[in-house]
Amino acid sequence: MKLQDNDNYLSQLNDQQRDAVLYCDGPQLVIAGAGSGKTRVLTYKIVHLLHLGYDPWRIMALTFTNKAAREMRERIEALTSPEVSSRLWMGTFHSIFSQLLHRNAERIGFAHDFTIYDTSDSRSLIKLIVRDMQLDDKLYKPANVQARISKVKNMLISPDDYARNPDLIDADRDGGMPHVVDIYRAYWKRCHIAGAMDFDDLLFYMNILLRDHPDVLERYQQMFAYILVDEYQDTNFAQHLIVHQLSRLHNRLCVVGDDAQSIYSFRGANINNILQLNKIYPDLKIFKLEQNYRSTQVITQAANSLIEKNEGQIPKKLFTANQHGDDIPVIRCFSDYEEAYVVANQITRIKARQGDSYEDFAVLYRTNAQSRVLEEAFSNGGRRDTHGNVRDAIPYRIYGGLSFYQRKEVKDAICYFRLIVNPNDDEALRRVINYPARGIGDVTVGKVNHCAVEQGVSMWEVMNHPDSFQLNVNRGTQAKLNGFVSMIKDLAAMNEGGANAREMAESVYRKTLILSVLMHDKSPENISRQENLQELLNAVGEFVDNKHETGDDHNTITDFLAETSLLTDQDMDDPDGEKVTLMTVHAAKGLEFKNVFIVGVEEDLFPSAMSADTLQGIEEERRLLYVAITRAKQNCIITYATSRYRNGETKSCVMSRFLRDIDMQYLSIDATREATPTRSWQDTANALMEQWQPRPSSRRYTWAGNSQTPLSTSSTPQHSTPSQRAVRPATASPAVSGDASRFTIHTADELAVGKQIVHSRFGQGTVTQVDTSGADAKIEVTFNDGTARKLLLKFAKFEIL
DNA sequence: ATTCGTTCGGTTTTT
DNA sequence: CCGAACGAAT
Repeated sequence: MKLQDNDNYLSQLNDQQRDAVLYCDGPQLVIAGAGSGKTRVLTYKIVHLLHLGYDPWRIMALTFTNKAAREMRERIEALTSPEVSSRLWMGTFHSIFSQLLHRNAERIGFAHDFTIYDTSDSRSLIKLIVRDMQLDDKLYKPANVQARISKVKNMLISPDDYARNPDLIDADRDGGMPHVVDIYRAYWKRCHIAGAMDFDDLLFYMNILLRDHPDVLERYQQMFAYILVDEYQDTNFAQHLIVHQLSRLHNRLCVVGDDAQSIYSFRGANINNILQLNKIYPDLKIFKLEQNYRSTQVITQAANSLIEKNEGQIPKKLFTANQHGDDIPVIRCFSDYEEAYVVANQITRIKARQGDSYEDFAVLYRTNAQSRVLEEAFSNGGRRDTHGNVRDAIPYRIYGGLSFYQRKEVKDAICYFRLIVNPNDDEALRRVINYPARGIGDVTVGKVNHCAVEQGVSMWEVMNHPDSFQLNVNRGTQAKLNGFVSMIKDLAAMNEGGANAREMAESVYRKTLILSVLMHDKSPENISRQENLQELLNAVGEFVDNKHETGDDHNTITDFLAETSLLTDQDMDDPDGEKVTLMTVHAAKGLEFKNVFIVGVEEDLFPSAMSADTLQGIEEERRLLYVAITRAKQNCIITYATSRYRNGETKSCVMSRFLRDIDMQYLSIDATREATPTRSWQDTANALMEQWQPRPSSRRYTWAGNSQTPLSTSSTPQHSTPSQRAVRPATASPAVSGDASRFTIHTADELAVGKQIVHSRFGQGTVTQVDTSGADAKIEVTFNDGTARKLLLKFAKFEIL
């Protein structure tokens, strides 16, 4: 195992961190306060394990977000080598378990090409079931039922268990929804028939796999010699149990977390998983990291004083040796509208004062809906002159909201991909069977569905064997169905024939006409859809290129789906930085910014009205604010408005109770609003004018990360709202920082044995062979980490020294 | 079957 | 205010 700095990595840790890294003899809990170097400990610990001789593929490191996993992998790569870091089992719970389940699918009665239902797929299936069962969907609201099913799944309760559980049954009956159990059972069955798993199933079936197949359990227990888990306070029971099962043979477990940052109980996270870990592991060693390296004293102390108001925390006192810092301004605004302009103005001002870049700013809010006004203010640069003309817009980037893969046209294309991989995927089928319109309407689809339910098969099965199932449709309709079936079959045959993902995607576009139907209409939203489909194609292409370049032949559309279906919006790389980040507090967990605005700190919003009636609810909201404050390195600015436009009407609001929980000495409540009096007056006047006139269209044509409003098109009606902007999908390669344009494609005659190159991923190396014999010229390179690789010249991007 | 207009209901956070 | 969902019209 080759490490760059040998033992040097240990010198970059403080005593507590080093202790936590060095202890590798048994189960370990690291309570890591905000900003205390949690990720650093995990990263260095893995490096340390590698140094001790652990094989990378025997280390499992679980995170909650793809982003966290990716960042950790990059850091480890820098300290070791791509060769080593790429072999670690590192990823989100869902993605790691998805991989393991795909390998063992047949053991739990699934085809190995099972597909994954996202939240909207499973909701639409539940809705369908509710209707099929002739239940009232006003009563059995799909979202509610879904949440309930999700909750019990995370407690590992199957439909049979549910039926046997008097508490659940009674609760449903008392709640007037006695049929939840039946919906759950039907849902369960139909997912199974469709060969599909939802997010919760990935955890559930992983448990089933380990529970019912001792040989599999033993194999993985043997294989995973060390298991590390990040953000353990946010694990639910299903995750907790898997971790325990896998780790209990070697007992080499390191979990890192902070009970004060547990903010996902609505998703089944159970704080007791971390608080009572010592009950399961009597020899658990506890390490505390209490020194904050991120924030000023003011921010750290203010956060401490807030979280103290919660009961039942693990006692710890976060301290920092950082500078004292400025007080936290608490700015009262008249309206949400004014609040947005105040934030925009403050950003401009602080940026000028501190010489910051826009990347140094984040605006955090409780709900996604709050982003709209902010976007509008940012597009206007936070200022208007007397004529209302737009001045210097503030570039921003929104995380959350609609992700790229959720956009209608993109999801349609993806559903074709899914159908090719797994034609039994009923949700994908229902979605695209008549898109583009091919004369297969609701009535026909309803018949196919009905027949499928009766026979206990997938809709595809019914359509594929029309003779075995009497479908009461006329000849014309039957012909249309047959046409669809054979189209999918042709594509599937191509996939099985080994076509790569790009070839498949191109064929899908061509055969299904999804792109060409958008050509007829030149409306802006249609153009935007075309762009998005093109963007998806690019993403697929990059995926294939990357695979090619690294000599990995898993480049089919099946592989593409497996790797992307668990990606979210947060995982998108933004090509051009220099933007203010707008996101929910939840999405900000684990991140840090020099300057953080927390907006809408009002009763009924933060804390949310939904959580206000229970103590646990309030405490979770308080932790959420704690998370928000501790994201800030230097400046934290809190705003609230006394009136807010919500659900179509203006409501008056009051300051959040949480502001009273923060020690006054760290706040400057009377912070005056920025801007000159005239500006301020002007902003207010503008705000008032807005109430009179129809609002200036907040719908702006923006896409692919371009948040500036193109003035030339502002007269045409636009239908894509700002928060729906497409985002460029992440490239599969962990991009090397710095100037990517240095890395380009080269031809064989530029190269010779002995030449030095720098590869965009693998770093520097020496060419050991140039092979132009085949159709595609290849070179062989020995990189400085000792690994030798073959690179295809038509794909590999590097610089010749 | 598709499209367009109207009404109605709802509102947290996300892998 | 926004989207879903339903009903009526080519």
